[in-house]
Amino acid sequence: MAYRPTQRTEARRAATRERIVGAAHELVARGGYREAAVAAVAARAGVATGTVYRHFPSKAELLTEVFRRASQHEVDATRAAVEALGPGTPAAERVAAGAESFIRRALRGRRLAWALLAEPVDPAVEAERLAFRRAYAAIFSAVVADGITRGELPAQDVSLTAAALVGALGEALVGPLSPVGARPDEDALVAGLVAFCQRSITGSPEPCP
Amino acid sequence: MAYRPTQRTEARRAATRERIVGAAHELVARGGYREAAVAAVAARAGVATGTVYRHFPSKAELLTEVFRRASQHEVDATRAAVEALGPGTPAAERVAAGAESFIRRALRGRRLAWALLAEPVDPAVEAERLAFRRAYAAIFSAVVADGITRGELPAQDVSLTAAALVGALGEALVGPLSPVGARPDEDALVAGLVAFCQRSITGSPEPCP
DNA sequence: CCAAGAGCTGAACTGTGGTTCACTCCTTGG
DNA sequence: CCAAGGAGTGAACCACAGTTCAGCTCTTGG
Repeated sequence: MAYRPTQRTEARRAATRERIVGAAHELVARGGYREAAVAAVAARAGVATGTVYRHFPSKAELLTEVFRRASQHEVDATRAAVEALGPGTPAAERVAAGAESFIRRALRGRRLAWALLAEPVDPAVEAERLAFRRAYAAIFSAVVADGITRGELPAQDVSLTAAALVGALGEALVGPLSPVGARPDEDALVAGLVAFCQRSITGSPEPCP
Repeated sequence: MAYRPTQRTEARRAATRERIVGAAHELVARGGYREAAVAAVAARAGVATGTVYRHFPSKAELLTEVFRRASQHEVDATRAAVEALGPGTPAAERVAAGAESFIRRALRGRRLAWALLAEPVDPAVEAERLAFRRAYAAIFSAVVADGITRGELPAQDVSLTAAALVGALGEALVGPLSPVGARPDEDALVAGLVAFCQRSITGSPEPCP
């Protein structure tokens, strides 16, 4: 016997894998899944087509990982935006912060947001999308539940509210996100949607005294 | 010269076309777009594969028409549910009626609803889907605008509210609609979502006095 | 320096459907 | 009854990605 994988080669291997994922991510973020053909990903990563298959069993697995990472990143950012407010902050304000983060980030990276939210994807990735939405819903869910406990919000089906919020945000963005959509005023969009979200949880534009 | 298409042949031709559309509709409603391969559609319609192409320039066109008809049907039903209430009915109630119709119909024909709302489709059909959503939004939009005029609802960005409502309904149904989703209690779902919709437009569970 | 083994290469392969087209079958007007 | 022309047929075609694999290159331990 003679050759044994060592840290160095291992690292090199990991780096290649990373380049592949990165390349796929860039392509998706720039042109949607349409652009993320295996050959294109390989070319952009500077490897041969076959190499992709030394790191991923199939295209679906690769895209699933790309999707998972990107969505995780988004969810983390939104969660951070919510948690940046102290735990004593009213639920309505925390939801507003989450919604605003969601919207602004989506408008910043429109193509990626479209890919994450609405672009047709193959079933394997679609499953990941469900998880993505659930993760967002979980954030809102926690905040709303907390608000109810503290008596700030009226009783409601928490997970239903959360899911509906995610849907409302996503749908209201689909127009503005679509590649050819005219971009309306960002601040107005944020203001309008935040107001919607707040009404929908508090039951009033300003919390009922 | 000798042969001229006449009413009879014209009718026959239209009937064939109709059978093709109908077959495609059934396949989509039963198994999603996945099942609606051209060969399968043709077989179900009792014609040869090539015949499909004597009536539609491409599969995309066929599916677009199928989608358009189905969605039109759904939109009409919901609009009817809203308009069944007299014009004097409070906006909140009319929105509730629309939402309930939307939800109940979706749960009734789950596969079709999934196909209309969320299933990955090719770009041509996706465009039709946008129109479908806009049509729903238009219904809510009109009602909300009316409610504002009459002083029942607080000022708000009407089309934004409408889009958000459509998104909220769709998203809250995606879980329950997905082929493998556990079906929760229908009435509870309706009640919860209707409450959400009402809060989101009125700003309170019961209009603030 | 060499043998062994792992990673990499990229041209060739493959499987899946949408699409085509040469042909047959009907219908119509003369 | 016949010529003209459209409807219908379905097997063959084709395009396109994803996937494979025989050969090559590089790294490692002796």
